[in-house]
Amino acid sequence: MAAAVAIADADGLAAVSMRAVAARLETGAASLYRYLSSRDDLLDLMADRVAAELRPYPEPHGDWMDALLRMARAQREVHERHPWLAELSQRPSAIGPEALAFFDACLGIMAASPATITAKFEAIAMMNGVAILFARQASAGAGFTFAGIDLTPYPHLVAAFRQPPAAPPATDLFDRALRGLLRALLAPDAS
Amino acid sequence: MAAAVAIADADGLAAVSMRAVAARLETGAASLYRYLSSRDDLLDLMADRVAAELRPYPEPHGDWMDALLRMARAQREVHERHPWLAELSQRPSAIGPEALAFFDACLGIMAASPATITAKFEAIAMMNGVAILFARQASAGAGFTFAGIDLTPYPHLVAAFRQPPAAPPATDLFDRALRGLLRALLAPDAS
DNA sequence: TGTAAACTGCAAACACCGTTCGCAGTTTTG
DNA sequence: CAAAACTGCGAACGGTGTTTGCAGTTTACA
Repeated sequence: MAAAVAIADADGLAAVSMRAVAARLETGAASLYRYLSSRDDLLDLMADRVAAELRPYPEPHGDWMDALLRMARAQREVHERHPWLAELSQRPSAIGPEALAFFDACLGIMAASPATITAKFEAIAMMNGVAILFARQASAGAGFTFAGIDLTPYPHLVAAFRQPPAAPPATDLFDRALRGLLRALLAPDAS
Repeated sequence: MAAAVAIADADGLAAVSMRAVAARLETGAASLYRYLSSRDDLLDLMADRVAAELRPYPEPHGDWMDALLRMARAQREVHERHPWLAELSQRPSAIGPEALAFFDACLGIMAASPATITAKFEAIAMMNGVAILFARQASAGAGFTFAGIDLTPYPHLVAAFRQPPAAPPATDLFDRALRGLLRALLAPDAS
């Protein structure tokens, strides 16, 4: 698992082939199947292994919104450290013990909230998704360029680029976005 | 492109192999390379082809928040029709003319908003992400089960399941989540 | 109309992938 | 000390994306 994670960190998920992992372990590809049933198995184990980096969880004291934001920030950091994780967490099979523990900790933080269980589940899913979104934007953010593209069919786009680049947002965007989302999901009275 | 989209709709992205597409076209795999430079090219074209289903865009009259929500709903519907699209939109190369047109239309809708260009860009990215999140939850929502998992290490989870299943949320969750998110991103005074 | 150039289709091959099989070599068990 | 279990792994199978080379067809031009 450590070898696979190292390869993925360095060259992406596609580079995690059984032969590559075996080579890094100085063994043969077929030998891995004594310990893994398939490559998907390995990917699941990788996902759960980096999910362990989410620990330690914050104490459930104080404002639960603040605690949830700390959880989300930890999730974002893990996804920035391991950009391939987003690609994995789409598959339902990647939910291992560590992922469940994280989920459980989130529920514990929200225990004081009066929201529905369903609402809490959806709030966690959204928090997860937003953390991934921000991580991806941070890692591959400036990868796109408009060089060589005729922009005349997109008037609003060129108008937007004519404006001077504004100052970075005052408060952290991640906090603002998640606060707004979680409040909308968990406190229907504030709709 | 139509053949590739049909295969992906039926059997997923992994089933879109050059040989499979060629077979559906009753031709050889190598023939495709007269029109495509690579499989990635085909995937990019597929993404942009289904992005055309986002048209027609709503008129930019009336409340821009409502218009944006209509855009987001269209995006969600496309992602529900083509579940493989989420897997594609992670790659930066998938931004084609139709995707740019959609982006431009969003900017046009937000022209009346006083927010920063940066804020608008991020709002569109978030809207995109949330639409994908909801689409994925709708398509593969109930795929996961706790059967055969020892839940004793997860006390809050079992406590949550002990509660009776609550009634579905009153207002549409998609609207609520997106409204809260967009308001937080575009109207800093309401933080 | 005739010929040259350009375009198109595609079988075969290459390198790589995940996975299985079978057999040695080693370790543990009784 | 023999039998059983475990471990490593070369070789092979069927799949993948892609390249090559060569026929067959269509177009362009004199």
